[in-house]
Amino acid sequence: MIDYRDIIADLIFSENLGLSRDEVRDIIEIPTEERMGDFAFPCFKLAKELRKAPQMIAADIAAKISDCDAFEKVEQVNAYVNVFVNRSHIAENVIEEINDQGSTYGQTDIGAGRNIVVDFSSPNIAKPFHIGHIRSTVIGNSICKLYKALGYNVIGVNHLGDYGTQFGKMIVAYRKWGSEEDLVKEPIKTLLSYYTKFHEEAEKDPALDDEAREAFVRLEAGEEEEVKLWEKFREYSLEEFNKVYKMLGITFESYAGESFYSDKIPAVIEELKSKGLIKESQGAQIVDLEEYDLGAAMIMKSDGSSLYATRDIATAIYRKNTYDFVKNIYVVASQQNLHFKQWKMVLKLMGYEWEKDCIHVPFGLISLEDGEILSTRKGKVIFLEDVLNNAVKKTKDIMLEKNPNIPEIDNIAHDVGIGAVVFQELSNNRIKDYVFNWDKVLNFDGETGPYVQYTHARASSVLRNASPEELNETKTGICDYSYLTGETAFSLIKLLYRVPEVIIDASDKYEPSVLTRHLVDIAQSFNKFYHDEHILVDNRDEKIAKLSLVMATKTVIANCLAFLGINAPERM
RNA sequence: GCGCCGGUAGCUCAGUGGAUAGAGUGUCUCACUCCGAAUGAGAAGGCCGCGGGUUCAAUCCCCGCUCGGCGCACCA
Repeated sequence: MIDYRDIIADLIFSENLGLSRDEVRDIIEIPTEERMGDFAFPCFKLAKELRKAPQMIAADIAAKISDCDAFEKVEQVNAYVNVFVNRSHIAENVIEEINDQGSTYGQTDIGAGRNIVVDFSSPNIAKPFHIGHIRSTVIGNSICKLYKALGYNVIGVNHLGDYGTQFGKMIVAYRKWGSEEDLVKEPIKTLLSYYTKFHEEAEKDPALDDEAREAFVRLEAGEEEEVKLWEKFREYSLEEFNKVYKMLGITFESYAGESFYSDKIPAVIEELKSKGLIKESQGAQIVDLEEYDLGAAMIMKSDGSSLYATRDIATAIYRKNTYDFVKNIYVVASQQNLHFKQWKMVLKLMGYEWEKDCIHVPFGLISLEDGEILSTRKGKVIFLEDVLNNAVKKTKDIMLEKNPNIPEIDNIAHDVGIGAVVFQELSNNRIKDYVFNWDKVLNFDGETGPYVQYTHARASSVLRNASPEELNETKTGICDYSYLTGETAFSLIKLLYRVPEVIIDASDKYEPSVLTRHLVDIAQSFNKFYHDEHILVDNRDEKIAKLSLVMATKTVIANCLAFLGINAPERM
């Protein structure tokens, strides 16, 4: 793909103004308004270097670089050099490249041959898959897709929460109040009711907590009865989780959860001891991180059982040995910021320099409208499956109203309904907290997934209205791109042009919303183009040129939605 | 108390050390005999939390304060 920044940077650099070529390239910006050009080079920094008025430098540069056939014109406005690209030139380069590459447009191979581990979703066994899990699941999935687009070999890991004191609680509750019959009928809801009941009872009778801890110690020691119950909980839960993953179209390369690492913990504790990092405190084993202002990392409880931190250390070492990752990414709530800081510091103290490649990708909290926090303990949950099903149902209702005779209506309603929920989740910066709201999650107007999908379906529809010969002609790339130099076509082409850099930016920041936002811009721009200019005109050359842009837009929208984990139906 | 994160239009949120801070939504208008109105156009709406500082230039960087969220040893 042609790179206008490179062209401009090379030209300015060749003037020997005392900045490196990369420095020059970094200064190049996209102006806030189109009338100020497509790229701009502010000369304030040079003014300092050259001890000369920035306006004069800008005028100088503008005069010297204007003679390039990629540019329409280059002008100086105050301290800025404003570059206007040649509209036919960019149209030809961008559209031909997209229509040539098709479904691979946006992908690169900069990560080829390197492994990245992404730890995401990771629900707790025996607990419902609720709305709180959507963030890690959907953000993590998109991060996987983005890094795959960059050519990395991505290992998506569902680090199931299938171990810990909570299972002691489940075991105790099941023994006291459980029934096999209920469990078979409605596994998760039944398990949840035990869990809730346990916490109610434990309020009155703290001895239950001791009993639970004891049950977990027995589980960890491999006692048959406890292990059998635990296996039962795990199996039923996974079945239920897989229903949701199937709806979302999400798969994992590994399901190695916390229990997978239980036999690797003693070695970690030995290692910590031999490296002199561990010490006893109030009966428990800790790594003292006071000197780094990180408190103490608890490694082993006073009853000898392991903790989250210990298992995460074992996990990281195992992943490094198994996958030799260049990045080991954890998509986990921001509530665990301190835990991850402690964990990284312990790895560092253990002498693992690859600790720097371990990255916590945090996200904000979802709360409920009454101000409450989602709480499995209190039974305050919104099931993710219910949210998805409601979105699909609402989509189908809308379709029956607008487009009742559409074939495969259920499949499309599924893609659009699920897409709406996923798109919204990926719309805002992940660090922000938000309040769950049914009206909002089921709103399909404005900057939403259905809006982008609608735009794709609309582009598809236009292409269906063209003849096969015409579509073939757009693929030859031989057409008169001067028909695509109007304001709206040009704006759209510039947005399509920037997609590869947006994908890299989103990946670098572990922030799918960067791409989501850009996709909305593309959809808005296309819809403006659609309204402003008639596409299927009588003039054949003009029609072919416009169809080639419609085709390119459709391809880009479909590709970008795929990086977000969303399907792009041809009709809706 | 200490630490981390957030505060931008009525609401939900983008945004960048630089040129007049942008969308969506809501309100009020307008546009379907015309390629899909889940659309487009227009109006209205802003001490970018407050106070200092750095800088040629700060909504953005630094310090203090304030409001909100989260975290701070036997949960994960």
